[in-house]
Amino acid sequence: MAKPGQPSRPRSDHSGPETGTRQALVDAAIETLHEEGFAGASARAIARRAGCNQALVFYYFGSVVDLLLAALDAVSQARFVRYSAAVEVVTNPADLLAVAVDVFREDLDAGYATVLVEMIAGASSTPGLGAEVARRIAPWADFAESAVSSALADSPLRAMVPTGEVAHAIVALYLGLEMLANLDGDRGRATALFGHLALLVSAFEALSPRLMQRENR
Amino acid sequence: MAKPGQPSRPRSDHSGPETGTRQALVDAAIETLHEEGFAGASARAIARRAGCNQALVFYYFGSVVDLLLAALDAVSQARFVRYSAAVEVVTNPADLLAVAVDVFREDLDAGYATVLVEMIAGASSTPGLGAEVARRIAPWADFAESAVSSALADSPLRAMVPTGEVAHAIVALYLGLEMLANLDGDRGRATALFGHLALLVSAFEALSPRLMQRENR
DNA sequence: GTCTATACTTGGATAGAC
DNA sequence: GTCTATCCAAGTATAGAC
Repeated sequence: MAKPGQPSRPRSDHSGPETGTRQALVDAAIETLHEEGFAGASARAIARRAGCNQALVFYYFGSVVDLLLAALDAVSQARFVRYSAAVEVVTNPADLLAVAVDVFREDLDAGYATVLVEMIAGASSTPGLGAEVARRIAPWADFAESAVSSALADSPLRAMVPTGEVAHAIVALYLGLEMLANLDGDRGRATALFGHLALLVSAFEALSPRLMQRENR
Repeated sequence: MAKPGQPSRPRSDHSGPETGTRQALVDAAIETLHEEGFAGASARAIARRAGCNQALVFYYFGSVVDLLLAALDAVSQARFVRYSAAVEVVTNPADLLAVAVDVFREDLDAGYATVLVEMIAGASSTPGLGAEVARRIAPWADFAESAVSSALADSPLRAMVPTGEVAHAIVALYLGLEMLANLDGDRGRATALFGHLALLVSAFEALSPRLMQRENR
């Protein structure tokens, strides 16, 4: 499955931020997906942003879609690290919402969420791309599910919440909010929602013991 | 604002389904956005599906994006009619969820939801397209808001729900669920959620009188 | 590793025959 | 109104100089 076009690159044996051309192309791909969308993410457009020649896209990645998938990988890995650290301290739904709004705003501003959206939406234009994208999206849903599970661990809500479906809905909401925020340029609309959601959850939690009585009867 | 390329067309003075080439192109555009995405929706690809010549795209619509916007208009209008009829009989949240799942499944199967998603995601590739798409999405949020309002009219939930933000979230969830459904080809995951949402709403409604007491204190 | 040059393909758009 | 023919721009990808 390893493309022959893959050159013997240095690939960062230190742990600092990568500065090579390969990384510049990945960064430029993220930026281009954010700024011009999947349809505008050509080898030329990306290379222009990376400040290098168009041919290097093919030298390093073999094809444009493979570069875009590498960008998706980079975003997934980077955000997974960030999410894991943020969620580690969370033990209840209210805290989870609080960190979610921070992290989500970062994803919006940096264009990370756009990368997901554009790759999913663009997947149908290229045979086989859908499966590749799906494989890379799956960890996000898994992460959301475990975050929900652990946040509800001590909550009576836990028994009545299907964590898998909630996680699926969270990912969907994440994608949808990003789309709308990117369309009208208003990040506030998206993040304001979290505040009301927090109210709702805490209100629900306060009442849930009585609710449990009813549900378990 | 009227494009000069607009021919003097018959434009259906009867009320049956349109059968002309213009309508065939709109239908083909919807289908192409569904099947191949925004990036794959070229004049040639659409014309092939419509069974006519590529030049007719420009004869009727002036440009490809204008055809795609016409497709978005067609979907919006058609679904608005359908939604209005469906929601007319709804007076409570549970009923609203019940009709929502039916209508949403139609949108998924017919590719109507994909048209929204692809146009929003593709908007960033063409200057000015974002504003045009946003104008055409707004009615959906307005509709969702009025549906939520009327469904909650007799409910004690009404006072504590910010209908505008809920509507925004519903549209976002709609878009996100469509993306995921289209990616993994599993409509069930999306619609199963509605069942649990219905449970949650009814449970919350049953308890809301007591909740109102707390909130209003 | 990076560039130039180039071959090839696809797509947007127009002109003009019918 | 529909088609053929065509032009031009942009994109993917490769070869080869440096």
